[in-house]
Amino acid sequence: MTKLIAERDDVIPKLAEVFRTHGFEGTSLSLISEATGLGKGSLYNFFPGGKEEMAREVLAHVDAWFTQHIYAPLSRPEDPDRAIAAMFDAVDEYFRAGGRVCLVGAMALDATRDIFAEKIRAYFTGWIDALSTALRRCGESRARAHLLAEQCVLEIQGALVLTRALGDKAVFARALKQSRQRLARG
Amino acid sequence: MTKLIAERDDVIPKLAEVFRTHGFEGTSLSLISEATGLGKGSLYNFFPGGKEEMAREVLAHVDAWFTQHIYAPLSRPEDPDRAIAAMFDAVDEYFRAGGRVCLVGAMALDATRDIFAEKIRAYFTGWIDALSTALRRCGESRARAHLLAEQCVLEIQGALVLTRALGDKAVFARALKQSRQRLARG
DNA sequence: GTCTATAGAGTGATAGAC
DNA sequence: GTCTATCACTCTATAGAC
Repeated sequence: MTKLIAERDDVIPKLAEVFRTHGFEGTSLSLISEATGLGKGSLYNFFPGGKEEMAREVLAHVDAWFTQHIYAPLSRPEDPDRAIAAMFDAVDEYFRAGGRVCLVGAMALDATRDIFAEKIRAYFTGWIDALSTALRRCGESRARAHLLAEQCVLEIQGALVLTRALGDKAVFARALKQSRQRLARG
Repeated sequence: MTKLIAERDDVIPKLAEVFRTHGFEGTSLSLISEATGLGKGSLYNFFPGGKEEMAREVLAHVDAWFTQHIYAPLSRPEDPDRAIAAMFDAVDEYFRAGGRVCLVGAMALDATRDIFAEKIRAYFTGWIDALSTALRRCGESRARAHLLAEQCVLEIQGALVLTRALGDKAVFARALKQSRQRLARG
């Protein structure tokens, strides 16, 4: 029983990479089967809801990762400056310096959004709210903290799009550096 | 003959809307058939290369639109300030104040990018180069003009992602306004 | 024997090509 | 409209734990 849960959890990161690379529509069960090394029987055992449940679990996994590594540190009252700096490090690592795409952002752009709208919204509001909280602790007004946080998340998403479109990771590096400096200056 | 060419061209904006809404992978021939009112036979008559050729024509059409309405005015030597202001107006109109997504940006995010990499790259370099040219005419250095242009295009893409993810067009309006002001200030 | 997890052949529907 | 390939998904036969 515990073995089953453990194995199911092991599959999710592999699922995430397939969805990230091909998008929800572009991901077929044969791609998933190939990437995970699991037959359809096992996949439907783990995820009775099929492809949609797999994607939902991936989104939950992404959300858990961001909550733990980004939102939670930002929301802690001590040393908000440090938490913001740590956020940029985590983002750079998570997106592999621009070599990886944001699955949630990609899902927001096509008709997939309608299926997962709530999770997608929650991902971005969670991020903006957490960053905004930290900025207020740095002395920003409520309104300005929210605008700065929104702008920062927006820039990260734009940087991921442009980096991949141009095939040039320097774009991501520049954008992250600039965003970081703007928030550090206060 | 001219009728055939005219009809083919009439179809492309409809194709563009389908691809924009569902992405390349998510767009099926039946969706296209429904949206255009054309049978599969007619579609293959117009586009012997099938779905890929349809998407390629759509990208060419988008590129032509941006060249005419955005890149060309930006590249003209007279009144660069006015051209930049006009660019923001055109962008706001084209993306329906954030209600529409950037097809090229969306294509950059999934495996579709590999098929259309060259066209996607050209779209963004064209935009950045044209804006950069106008900024240099406003007195910016070559290096700074390029960075500002890159940042502006990046913000527009990020704004489209975040606007759609949050379902809030105010995000797009704010981002566009801020980007506009930054470039106007010089 | 009983049970659960599995692989993969088989299902109808639908894809894109022609 | 017709084709074949492939889609998401179901189901059956079996392998191994007890």
